[in-house]
Amino acid sequence: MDKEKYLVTSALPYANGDLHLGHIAGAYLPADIFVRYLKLNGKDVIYICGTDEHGTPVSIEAEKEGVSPQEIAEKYHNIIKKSFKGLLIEFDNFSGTARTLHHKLSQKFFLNLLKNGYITKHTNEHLYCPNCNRFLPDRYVEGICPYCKSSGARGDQCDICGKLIDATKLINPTCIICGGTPEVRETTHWFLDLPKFSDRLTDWINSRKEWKDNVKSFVLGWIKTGLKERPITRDLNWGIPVPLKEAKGKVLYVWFEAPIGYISSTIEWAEKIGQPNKWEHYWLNKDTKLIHFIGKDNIPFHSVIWPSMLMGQDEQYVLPTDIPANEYLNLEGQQFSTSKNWAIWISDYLQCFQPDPLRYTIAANAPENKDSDFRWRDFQNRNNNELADTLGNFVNRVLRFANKNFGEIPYIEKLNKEEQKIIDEIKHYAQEIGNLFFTYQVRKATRRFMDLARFGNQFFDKQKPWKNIKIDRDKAKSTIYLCGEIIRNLAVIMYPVIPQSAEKVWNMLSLKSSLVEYGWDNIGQRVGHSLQIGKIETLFPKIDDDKIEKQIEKLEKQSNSRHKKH
RNA sequence: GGCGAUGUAGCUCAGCUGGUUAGAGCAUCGGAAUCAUAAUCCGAGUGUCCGGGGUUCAAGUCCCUGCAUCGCUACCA
Repeated sequence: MDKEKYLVTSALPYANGDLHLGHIAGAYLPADIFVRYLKLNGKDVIYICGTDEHGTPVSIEAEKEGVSPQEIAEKYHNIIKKSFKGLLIEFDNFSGTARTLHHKLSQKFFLNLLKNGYITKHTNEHLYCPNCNRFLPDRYVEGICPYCKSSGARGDQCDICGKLIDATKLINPTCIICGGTPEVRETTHWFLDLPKFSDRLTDWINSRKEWKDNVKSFVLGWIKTGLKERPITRDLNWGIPVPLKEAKGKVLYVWFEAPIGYISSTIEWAEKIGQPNKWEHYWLNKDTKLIHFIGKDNIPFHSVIWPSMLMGQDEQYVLPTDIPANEYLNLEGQQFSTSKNWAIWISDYLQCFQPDPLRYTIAANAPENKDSDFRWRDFQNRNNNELADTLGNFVNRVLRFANKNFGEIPYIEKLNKEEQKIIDEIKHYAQEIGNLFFTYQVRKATRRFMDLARFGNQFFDKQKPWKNIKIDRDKAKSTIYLCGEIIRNLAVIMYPVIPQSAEKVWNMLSLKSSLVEYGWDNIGQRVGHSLQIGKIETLFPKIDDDKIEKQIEKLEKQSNSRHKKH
């Protein structure tokens, strides 16, 4: 029988800017940790993503810079890819929605839905800017609020009175892009007939036992209040053409085609590894665990619209098994904002720091059940007090002591009861932490492996090997052996969260197999021989106040100037 | 307006189906230790669990209400 298959995705980042910490905390780091854990367990798992490259913002950005949308998409695709690489977020495939393969598949999705009676056609009024030569998305229009008469209201909502607005009702509308005056024009669009899926969706969601309560209740509420038909096409030239003769100049709306990118990226992966049909083993297999990591803003799309799209196909696609939606990470108490440039950009971060301290800080305080806060001071504290002082120093003190007194980490064949307890304790930690990883409880898992490092320090202190080395060498020897075992196993346990440091530890112990090959199941197995100690390097250099203050200043400065970096 | 979330030690956060003296890490104070990235370990204190009602033998935990902060409200993606 085939191994259980896992197909893990993270929301496709939009290709009009770099990523910031908020993105990472919501959809990418938790997924990467989950995938790394599964891979340690030898599971059949692939991790799929790519950039979302179509739509108005990319097309406007291109005009601004005087290049083609394709070039903008490629530019940010590469920037984003680099950021992921720098943070050690490793996909099995990272594609892009502007690729031919994706276009074809998306068109097929559309045609299937149409053929199966899930798509309707309506003509409505929209604002059109004759100067820009394009229909304007609601948020690209500004004017006077028809309700409270204040100026500066956007086409979707008035920030002053908070009322939702029909863009065509705005008084004195202006185009945000060129400042011109838009006019009302009729246009025809195709709609996904969501109400037709209501019952199937409700049944399906009710059967999803593993979903988080907040996700489930939110979605059921959404369906209960009544689904509406939803437009899935746009008047735009940058996108996937609607595959109908009568739809000239119209493209599929990005939110319709973007999730299809999960599939096209998987197909691309299959082709790359020379097994072009292998994607079907995942997508057309009802036993596949399909897991979408997303931010909370994305819940309706992944739990209602996307499953509907899948249900409406001819093929029997697997439906999402779980949708671990995370809340938001705030920055120094305020919400991340691209437009206000209140953000820490990954490429900026990577110029100053290693990936692991960030991964650790975010993981230890991940916005799993509610919004959480990233603060530079907290980052510094976590690096200095926890990673460096507790974990790093434990590794360091043990290896140096071992090196000096034994020239290696010794091995002890026979353990007494007390000593065996240490090994058992390691196993207990691994079991608990493994369960936490498997159920996406990253923050608890992270805190618990730090507890294991504390446990190591406590054991070391209690045993006092620096004293015993003079009066009871065997006792010191067994202490160091056991501390070595804690370190060796801790490396495996912490690998999903801080892979770079885990590998460093692994290498310092001169182990033959790779860490990932060794795997989770072997945790608590005794090493069986002494270990040579490689070059002892500092795992986590301290981050001094200066460096942190600079970051805080920089944040204030960039947000005051309000210039978007990218 | 509608829907929802949150409000617990100086800070960041845990507290499941109500039940012993309300927890962790950091910060603070005291002590021990000196193998180690002046790192570690032990001990201590601290809280009208947002306010006000109510249910109950018993509420941080349930109900009502008020206040505060925040998010979503489906053509930004």
